Amino acid sequence: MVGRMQCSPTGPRKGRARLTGRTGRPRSAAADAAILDATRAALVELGWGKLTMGDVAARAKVAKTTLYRRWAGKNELVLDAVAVLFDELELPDRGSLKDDIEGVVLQFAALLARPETKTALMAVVAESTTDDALRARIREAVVERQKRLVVQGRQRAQQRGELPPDGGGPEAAAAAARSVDLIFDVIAGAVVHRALVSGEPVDAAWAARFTTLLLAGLRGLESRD
Amino acid sequence: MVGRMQCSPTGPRKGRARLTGRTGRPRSAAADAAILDATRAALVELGWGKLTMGDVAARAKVAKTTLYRRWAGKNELVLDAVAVLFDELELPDRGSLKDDIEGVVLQFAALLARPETKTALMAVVAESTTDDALRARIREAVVERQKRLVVQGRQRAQQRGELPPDGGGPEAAAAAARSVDLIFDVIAGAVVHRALVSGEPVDAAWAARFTTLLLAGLRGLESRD
DNA sequence: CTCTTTCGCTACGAGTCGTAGCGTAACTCT
DNA sequence: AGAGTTACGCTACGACTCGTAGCGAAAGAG
Repeated sequence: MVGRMQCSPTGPRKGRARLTGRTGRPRSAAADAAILDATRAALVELGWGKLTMGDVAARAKVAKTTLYRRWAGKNELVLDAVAVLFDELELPDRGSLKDDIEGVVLQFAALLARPETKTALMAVVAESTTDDALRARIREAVVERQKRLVVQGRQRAQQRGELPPDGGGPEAAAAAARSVDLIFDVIAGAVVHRALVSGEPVDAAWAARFTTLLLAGLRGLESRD
Repeated sequence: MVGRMQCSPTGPRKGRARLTGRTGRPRSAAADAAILDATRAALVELGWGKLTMGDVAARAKVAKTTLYRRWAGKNELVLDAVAVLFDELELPDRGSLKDDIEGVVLQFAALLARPETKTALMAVVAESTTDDALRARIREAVVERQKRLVVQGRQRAQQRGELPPDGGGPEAAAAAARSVDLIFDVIAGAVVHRALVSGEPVDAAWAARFTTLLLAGLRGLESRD
């Protein structure tokens, strides 16, 4: 729940009410779920451009004002609705770096194949170019969650001896961070570009060829940096 | 001019008027340029989300109806306004595959650093997920134009002997096409992801590390496929 | 039982959309 | 020069969306 508005923390508060939690009628968790479900459904049917707040409210059987009490606007709402889908991403240990990469590529591709993520992800990223707060939310809700998989896969490969271990010292740590960032942009970028811009399917055959390319690059990279 | 509406070809026509060209008052080319300039300016100031047709018309000092006579809507207009920027992309021969790749990466990054392309490209791609006609326009106006650079760079590298030449026969041609597609998605995807999603600068240092990774991958790929 | 917060509902001004209708301007062909 | 055809600027319009305000009722906390 990254994009939720926090009304009461900014409002008046008395003493230990903060410890006990806010007083008064609590927000309906059921309404939350209904709204996010309705948002995803609307994304599938209408796409980003034609999705309206009023439509989502009607689908969720909730007053339009309730939506605005929780989310600042379309951007934040859609981001939250889509972000939870990224919780599904995992990195099962398939025994080799090659299989791990192929697995995460296909998993990410399956997520991007869903119409709600397709249309929503690019749109919120586009909006984030003129909205710094939105960009920060995307970072923690989507980007960091994916990057963790890269870190994890890299550690496993190092334990298996498929990749050289990190050296000691701050400089080696910085180099490792740069390496993770680079690999992350290459994997996520290639998959997104293939799926959404080129419009070609990210199937097992493509994943295999991409992984072969990336693996060769990683092994060739070992000597330097 | 990919997204232009073509009114008269669908209208009535008499005999040889078709050869001479359409009769009647011609469309103002100056208005075209003013509209596209105004669209880019509006993208910079407002971003995709807050850009409106009425605003563009006012900036271009043109009637709003004129806009709708030429473009079906915001999507098509913005795509045309941004597409011309991709004409700048070239692939000067820098003597080696490594330098050629770094050059095209930095060139593409410079294009993406401009606020009008930043906010517009992702947005139209997002809309294209629910609009097949728009996707086709993006293909020919943007994607194919970039892919040509990959084909060109690959041919040069083969002539230099940096990459093995294509074999004969239809199967080898198909493999070459797949290879170009893969490389294109990796390059364009990584740059876009780095610049717009990760939000980190695509500078010379990053371009160098990315190119090193990709080159190692390409050389490692030579043996198979 | 009181206090606090949320909820549903209605209503609203502001802004945008895309189109229609009109008179005028510009260019082509006879 | 005149007739025919098309583009243009302008105004106006209904439909829709936005985001907010105000109200009474509902739901939990102390």
